[in-house]
Amino acid sequence: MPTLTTTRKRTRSRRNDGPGNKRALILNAATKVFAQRGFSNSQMADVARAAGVATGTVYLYFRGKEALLTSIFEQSMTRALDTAADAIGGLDDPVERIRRLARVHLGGLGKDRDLAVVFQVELRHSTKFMTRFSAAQVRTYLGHWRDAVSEAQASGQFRSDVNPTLVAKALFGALDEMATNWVLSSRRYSLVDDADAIVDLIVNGIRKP
Amino acid sequence: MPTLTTTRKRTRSRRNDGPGNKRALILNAATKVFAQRGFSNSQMADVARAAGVATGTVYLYFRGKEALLTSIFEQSMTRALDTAADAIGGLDDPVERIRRLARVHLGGLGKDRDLAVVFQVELRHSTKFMTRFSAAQVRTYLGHWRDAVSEAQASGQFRSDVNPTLVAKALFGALDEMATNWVLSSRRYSLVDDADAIVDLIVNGIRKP
DNA sequence: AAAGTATGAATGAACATTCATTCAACGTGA
DNA sequence: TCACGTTGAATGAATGTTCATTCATACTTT
Repeated sequence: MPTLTTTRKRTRSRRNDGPGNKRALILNAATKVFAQRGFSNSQMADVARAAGVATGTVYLYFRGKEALLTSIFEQSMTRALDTAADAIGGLDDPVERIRRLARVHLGGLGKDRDLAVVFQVELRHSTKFMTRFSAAQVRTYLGHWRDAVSEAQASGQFRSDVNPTLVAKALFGALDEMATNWVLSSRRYSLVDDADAIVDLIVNGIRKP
Repeated sequence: MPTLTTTRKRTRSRRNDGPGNKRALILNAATKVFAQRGFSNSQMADVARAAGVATGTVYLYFRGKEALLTSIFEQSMTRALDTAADAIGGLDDPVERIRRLARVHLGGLGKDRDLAVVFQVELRHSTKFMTRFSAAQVRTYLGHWRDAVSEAQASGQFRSDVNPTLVAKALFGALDEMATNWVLSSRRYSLVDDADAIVDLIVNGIRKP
């Protein structure tokens, strides 16, 4: 029973809303949908609807459902790497660099809850994904921390009997836990504020001096 | 075309192979299958085959696929809580308690790779799951760390200007990261060995004294 | 009118779940 | 001890649903 089959609702404002604009539109919609319904409960139709396009259109920009997740990861990771590089740009003191990295890390996640949900939960879907997750880009990211630690050891600020990679992982792990807690919590506190606390904790320890 | 329909392969030794034995059998099989194929790529038929039972039999012991995952979590969590309670039983020194908790934590995961995969990766499937994940049992588990930290602050071993809950989360997060790295790594090093390193790091810090 | 985009109904494969049927183990009466 | 009846755990083929993906069609722009 087609009721007024030709009810054209779409009112494309001008010509193209920009080059490659629809791709970004869909990607944002996907982030929102995945964050809210969870990846496996999300249907391609949901993503399309949220983006205001037809189901088929999604396939004009992405190979499939998995590709959406992959693209969200890659795009965000690229941005994060840029932001991180910028943040530590002019800083000489390695400890200060670590602090900045931590702030940028939690700051970035704290800025966009949907993206944070996808990063902290949905992207950890499968071993396959996790393996890619810890590949190249994340390695580079972790490398920033490791390098700062190494340098602080070389300059005599940090003791040298700890493995810089282990420290980097510990820092990352602690911050990651903060992010996950924030994502799962219904309270709306400021995630960034945890950054300094964690860095202070690992730099100075808890033992009374 | 039933080819020798009545090829009875099963040789039921006795009536019951023990009480609730089949449940455990299926649960172990599920752990193995989920760890190897990933939860969403695993079919109930795979689990059944791995357990040496028919597909339908799984449903005599578990409500469905999700229930398998839930049960793995609950069973293991209960065990972990017992083990943790035992481990810190007679210990007075809170720092020593923390060290023991860390060892038991990584020791337990390092003992069973399949279970570790399920815990570090498969259980983090969805926000829904993650929320349950951080409910009651995990809260209790984290509480052990928090209590030890509080006590160490009360006794003057730890400085008091850090939030014990934050320290507990940081410790957990750092150890969790170690566990995840171990799970994703193809190298077969000893996971427990990371425990002392992490505890030392957070207790003493990295800053040169 | 041709090229470029977008549409969304139709397709079909994948897979969790069900349930009619089987049969080994036991109980019972002789 | 044996024949017979009863039980319910176990089976696995069949079912039905749920989507990801496709593609014939339609619209827009140049």
